[in-house]
Amino acid sequence: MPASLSLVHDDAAARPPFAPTPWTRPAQERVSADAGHGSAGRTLHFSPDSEIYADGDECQSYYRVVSGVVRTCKFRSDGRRQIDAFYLPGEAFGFEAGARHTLCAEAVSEAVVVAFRWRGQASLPDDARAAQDLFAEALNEMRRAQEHALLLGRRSALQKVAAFVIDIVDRLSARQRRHDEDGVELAMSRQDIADYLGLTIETVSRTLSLLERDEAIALPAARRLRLVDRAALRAAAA
Amino acid sequence: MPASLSLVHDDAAARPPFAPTPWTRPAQERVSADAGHGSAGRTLHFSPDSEIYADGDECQSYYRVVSGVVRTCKFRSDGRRQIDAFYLPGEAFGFEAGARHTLCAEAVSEAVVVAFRWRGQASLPDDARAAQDLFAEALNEMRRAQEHALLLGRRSALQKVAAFVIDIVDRLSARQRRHDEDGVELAMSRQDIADYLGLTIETVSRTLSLLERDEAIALPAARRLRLVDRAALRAAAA
DNA sequence: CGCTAAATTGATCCTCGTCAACACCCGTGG
DNA sequence: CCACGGGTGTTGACGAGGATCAATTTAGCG
Repeated sequence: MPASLSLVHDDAAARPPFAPTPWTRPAQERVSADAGHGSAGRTLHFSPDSEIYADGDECQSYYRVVSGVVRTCKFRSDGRRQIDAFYLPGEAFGFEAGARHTLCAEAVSEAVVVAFRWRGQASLPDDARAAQDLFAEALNEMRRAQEHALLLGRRSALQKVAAFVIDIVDRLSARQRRHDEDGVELAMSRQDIADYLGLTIETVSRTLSLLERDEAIALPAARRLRLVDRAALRAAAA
Repeated sequence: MPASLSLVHDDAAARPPFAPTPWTRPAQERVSADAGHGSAGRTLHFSPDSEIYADGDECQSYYRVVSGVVRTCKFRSDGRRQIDAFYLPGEAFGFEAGARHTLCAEAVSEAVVVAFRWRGQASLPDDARAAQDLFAEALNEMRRAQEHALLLGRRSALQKVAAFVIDIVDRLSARQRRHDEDGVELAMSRQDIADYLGLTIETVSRTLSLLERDEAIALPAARRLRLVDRAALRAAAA
């Protein structure tokens, strides 16, 4: 098959214009793709804040993160952003119940993802094994979304942040070399965290500082996080 | 096959004791089941507030609501409850990514549901058609949970309540006779709504009163709701 | 009818959002 | 080497929105 196609979405420039937002829209995506390895999927590279697909785009693939971090989010008419999920290496995203995406996906950091052809519409692959995997991923996504909803409902800023810290550190440290000493590297900004938790950057920052004062965590650098007292954190997450 | 089995969960009495909560635990479930029609699934009857399955129970089935309303929820250690979803006639629930339920399901009103044998663990039925349907339902659930999370993140009480009203009225009026005159019948209490939206009953009540004063809705009775000005509601939901 | 739970309404408090100032980190260029 | 500048993060002061506490009113049901 031909190698250097303009893959996945070259219509990114033709977005419906959004209401005036405080958000500087991310730089255009750079999809320098190689041909991928046969039936396995195509490898795509994205620079920070570039768009993988947009809200409203037709579903053409689902994706798996190879390296870096990806976020899915929604932009609201008042210019606010809400982040639905962060995806770390090994995790899959891009499923939809319908034919079009209902969220947009962006690279948080420099990211490499593999795209697997999938036409959406709840279609299952013919291959039984692949169908099985896709179903498992969808159920996983479902659970993740449910837990996120429960996290956002009636919980204090402290509980939200503590729960987020536990979750992200566990998921990151499973993959990351060099933790325990300086902790893990957070790819996302305070704004990303705030938009994920339904808080403001100020509250996120304050709460992280509070957790550091209480010696539940350490912040060797703004985006480096070490878990000091897991029990205290769990208590804070209630 | 034998008709009057004690179906689906007769171990309901042997729950792990919960921390002292302001919640009067619901009356024990009444699973007066008939045999169901062959391979289609078993029909189960539940009285208001009775438990369909508990958080932690092994997955044995997924379910479809025939009549009445079902809620899935989580009880927190401080005695607070969070509702993940309401299920109306025609809607399916009870999927899990693992072998055990991570939420509990309860009847909101008198309810009839059909249980379909399913062992959880992301297993797909052999039958291709059934597998297809199950996958579609799972993706649907995923979308619902995502939308719920977005609803709970950084939105005002007014926006939450207005969005809830639109959603529930649309879903109910599709199925319910006798609307437009008195509006639709809400099966859920203010507490249910509050626990779904991450608000208090007082705020829900106040906000509904406000919407009524603004003539966006009418409340002929506490649990009867008529949509008067959809445009105003949509504007309130932002 | 009278009892009880559910819903509404009011008064007060507190968390978190908002606005603002400042510190920090890194580039670039003098 | 330091000056500058912009983006990012931190911290403080203040106010608004919703939680909490409390008192009625209404509805449901024996």
